[in-house]
Amino acid sequence: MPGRTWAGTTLDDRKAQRRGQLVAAGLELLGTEGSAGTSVRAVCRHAKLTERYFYESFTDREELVAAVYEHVGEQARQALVDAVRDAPSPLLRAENAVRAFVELIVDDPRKGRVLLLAPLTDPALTRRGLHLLPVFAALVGEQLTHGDETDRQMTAIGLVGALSNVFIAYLDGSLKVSRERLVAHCVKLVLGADDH
Amino acid sequence: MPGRTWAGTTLDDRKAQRRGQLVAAGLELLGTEGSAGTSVRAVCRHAKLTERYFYESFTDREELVAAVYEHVGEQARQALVDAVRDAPSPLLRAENAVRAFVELIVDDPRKGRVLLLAPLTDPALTRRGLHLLPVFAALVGEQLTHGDETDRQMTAIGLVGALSNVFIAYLDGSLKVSRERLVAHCVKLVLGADDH
DNA sequence: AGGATCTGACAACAGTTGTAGTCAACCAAG
DNA sequence: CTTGGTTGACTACAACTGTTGTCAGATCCT
Repeated sequence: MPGRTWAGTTLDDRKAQRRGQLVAAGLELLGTEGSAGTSVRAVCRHAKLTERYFYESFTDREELVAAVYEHVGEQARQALVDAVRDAPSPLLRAENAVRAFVELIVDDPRKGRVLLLAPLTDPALTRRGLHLLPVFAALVGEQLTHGDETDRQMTAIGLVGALSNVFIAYLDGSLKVSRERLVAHCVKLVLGADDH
Repeated sequence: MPGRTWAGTTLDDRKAQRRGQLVAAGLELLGTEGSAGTSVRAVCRHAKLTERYFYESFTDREELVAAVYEHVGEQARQALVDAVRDAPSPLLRAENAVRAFVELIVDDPRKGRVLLLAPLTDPALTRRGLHLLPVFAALVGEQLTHGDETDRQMTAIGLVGALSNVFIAYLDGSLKVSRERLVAHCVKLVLGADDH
């Protein structure tokens, strides 16, 4: 039974901790080496665990990748919710949201790459259609006022694509610009998306 | 010497034809299975040629992938040039360009996926920084009038990202909309990108 | 017909992949 | 101290990768 302790901790504790190490290793690899470098063996090496423990927490390589993606996605969602809450004006809401997102991916570019690039590049994610971006796009779409349903959908998709691309360019260094200016431009994009 | 004919054709002819088959097979695989499914063996199987002929035309798997990408890129460039030439107004230029691009990728979604997705997903392309999109973005950037150099760069990157995302959503079926409406919306995006 | 050239099927190499299994060592509870 | 859950290092397997090599047979020129 799980009550039995081992080296001071219970079995489930250690199991959960190992799962955490694996997800962390997955984030590290998926966010730097990319999808191809994120193999079961590499993840285990990085987590300093053996394959045995991999299959203790995940049935598949696929499951690990999905877990990493959802892990990061949840952080992003939380950051956005926190940033938007209690913002009085739409302008401030947009600014807070963009700023929160920028902070997230600048503090840890691996997360940005996982969030923006991985769903396009990893078969494990593309196969299940596991995109969080459409979710974010839908969220954005709800804020839009112009046009009918389809118009708003297209606008939201376009906006998310524009932001992603700007972030990606910023992440890989091909867009050299101060963080403040990045934020300002993105805010302008968000605010300008609706008025056509 | 190449003058000597074989089965009715010269050696160089058949060599070129084989290269064509390989590029076609590469396009097929890269545009459907994606980067991971585009192995030397798979390409050869698809082209109904043996590995021998692969290395007759390409030194590397990488070279094949690059050739496929540039092949499609050249078609896109040509289509854009043709579409823009002789367009009297900026509005018509934008509309013709968008329409040409939509036709290209709707007629053959594999090309769209190669053009938009492959440079993000295939190490052979990312490694050499082989993006045509920045080239297109720079082209777009030159047409912009507002703001300074950096502003125009950010706007161009954002615009390309917005268009890409809309196209991708259209390609994979998550954006259900008529082709005319897709074109119209993209034209609006292009025309609206500058006025902020 | 003889000899040069071209073709295609296939094997071989060393490497990596996902996944599963074995086995000695360990650690806590009875 | 025995018993049984727990650990980690290691091996095993079949499938795949990029790349190079071999070899029997077809095809053409002289």
